[in-house]
Amino acid sequence: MSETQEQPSRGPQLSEQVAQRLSDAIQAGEWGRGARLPTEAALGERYGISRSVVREAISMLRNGGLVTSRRGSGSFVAESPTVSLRLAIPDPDIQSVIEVLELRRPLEVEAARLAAERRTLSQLRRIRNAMVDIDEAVEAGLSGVDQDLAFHRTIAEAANNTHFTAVLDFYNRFLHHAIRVTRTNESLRETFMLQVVGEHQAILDAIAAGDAEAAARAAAIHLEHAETRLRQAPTDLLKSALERVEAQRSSVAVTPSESESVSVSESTEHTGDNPQ
Amino acid sequence: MSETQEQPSRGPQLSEQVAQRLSDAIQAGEWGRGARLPTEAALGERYGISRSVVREAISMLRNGGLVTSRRGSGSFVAESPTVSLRLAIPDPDIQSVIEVLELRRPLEVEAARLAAERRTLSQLRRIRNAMVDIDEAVEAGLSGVDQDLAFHRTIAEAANNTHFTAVLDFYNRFLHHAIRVTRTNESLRETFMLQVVGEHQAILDAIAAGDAEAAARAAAIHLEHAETRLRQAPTDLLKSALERVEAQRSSVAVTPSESESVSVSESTEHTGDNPQ
DNA sequence: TGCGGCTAATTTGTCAGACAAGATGTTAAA
DNA sequence: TTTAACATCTTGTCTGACAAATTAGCCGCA
Repeated sequence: MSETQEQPSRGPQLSEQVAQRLSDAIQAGEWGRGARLPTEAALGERYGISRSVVREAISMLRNGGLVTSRRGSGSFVAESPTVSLRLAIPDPDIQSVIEVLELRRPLEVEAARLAAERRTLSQLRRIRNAMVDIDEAVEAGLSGVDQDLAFHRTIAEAANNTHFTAVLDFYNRFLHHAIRVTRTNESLRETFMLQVVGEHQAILDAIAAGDAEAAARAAAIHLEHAETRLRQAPTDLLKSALERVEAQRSSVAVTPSESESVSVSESTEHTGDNPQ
Repeated sequence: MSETQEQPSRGPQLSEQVAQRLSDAIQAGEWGRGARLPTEAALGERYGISRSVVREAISMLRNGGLVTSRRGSGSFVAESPTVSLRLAIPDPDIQSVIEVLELRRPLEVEAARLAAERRTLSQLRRIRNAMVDIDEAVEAGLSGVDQDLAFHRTIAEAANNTHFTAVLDFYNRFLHHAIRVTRTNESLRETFMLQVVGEHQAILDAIAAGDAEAAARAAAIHLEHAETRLRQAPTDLLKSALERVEAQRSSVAVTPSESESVSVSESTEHTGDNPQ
């Protein structure tokens, strides 16, 4: 029959075009939330493509959270829309870290302010515990980076607004990679931690007292200092870290496997998993 | 040959298992950043599956930003791993909008501050144009929501820190859905816009003058007022809007034209559905 | 009529083989 | 040495088939 069979324009990535079209169609309301969309065969005929391409396109939408598929039943438009934000983790350079900290600062400051107003007693307790954890980790010879981030996270939690924890967690995953680079120097760590402990204490005290403005000020000071410390990080240290990463990139790229003795093994950690 | 051909355990979604395995292998450093991973045929043999499944698995990783594929060349581990943040868009309720605005406020304030310090002349010009666009849209009888968001986006751009635009774009997607609900009342719009125009002008003036603190103050005032206006939105209006949305759930009507932005992508996802 | 269970049709998931479209490396020619 | 043609490899797409799971219909029965 003279079915409409829209002809896909010859371009790059046929399946991508189809995914885009399907996405548009869904967002245009052609099939409502939870509705079952046509079978793969039908879609293939409609767009004039094979089932393989339809499957790849649907696979993309599924990964994007737009569609869910049930074997034997069909593919369905997802019930609740989502937006997703993606951040690439480049080779650690100080500039990108600073950019992230610029964003973090106002968020942390506001989180501290809200935490002072809203924190429950149990949340206050957890903030205290997190501070203790940092000390213990440092005394145990660890970098304390994770504990440091965890401390800030408890504050964000105490703000009782899920978006703060979501965004800060998001960027913490980035910083987790990057900060490690700047804190490997032993001599630095000591003076560093002395300063940090005091600043953390000030934030905690203000939150405990319920003084929103003081908490905000303390957090602002802490984060400004953090950025200053980062800018003052010895460039040779950063450079050597970068070289190490570079060296790993080429060596691993050549050898197939078998090398368990990777020097900086954690640099390829990522995560873009699908938290479904 | 005594190839190791690991046998996949019979479970849900074979391709998913393979994707997980590949993801684990990559994170374990089996193939470094930018390295080419085995051909689809080789992977199929290795895991004892067909090429289709390998392709689906790789498709997932590709969508997750973990690998990139080039036709004729191969599939490669992505140069920069990525982290992703996902936000479900619930049925619009005023509480969730307020939570988002709480997060937005400090970001917008900081963006305005940075914009006052860093904006180029062309960026300043674009902010001005965006403000004019709002007026024109309102005079044309439109809601002006899109133009309003665009205005704020030009300010975020002028901060010259990509993360501000990324995060604000991210939440704008959410607000785009939600705000529409609160601004459909005609009588509200007029007084609303009168107020808003003045506040916008104050921000623009401060940015034009390069006065960071004034820009921050103006932005803070604007966003506090925005939240106040939202809280004062007549509940019956909101309720009717919610009902409308309920009725709309069977046919989602979203803005059709949304060209892809770099790091923010919209989808419509859900969480847990219980069909029958 | 109402209901339970069996069967058949439908639909996605997986398999297998083939060709098309690019990319890469090698060789031959200028 | 540089350039152009070629052979080979790899992903992208097509086609057809079967397996697995769900859904709908049908039949028998109380």
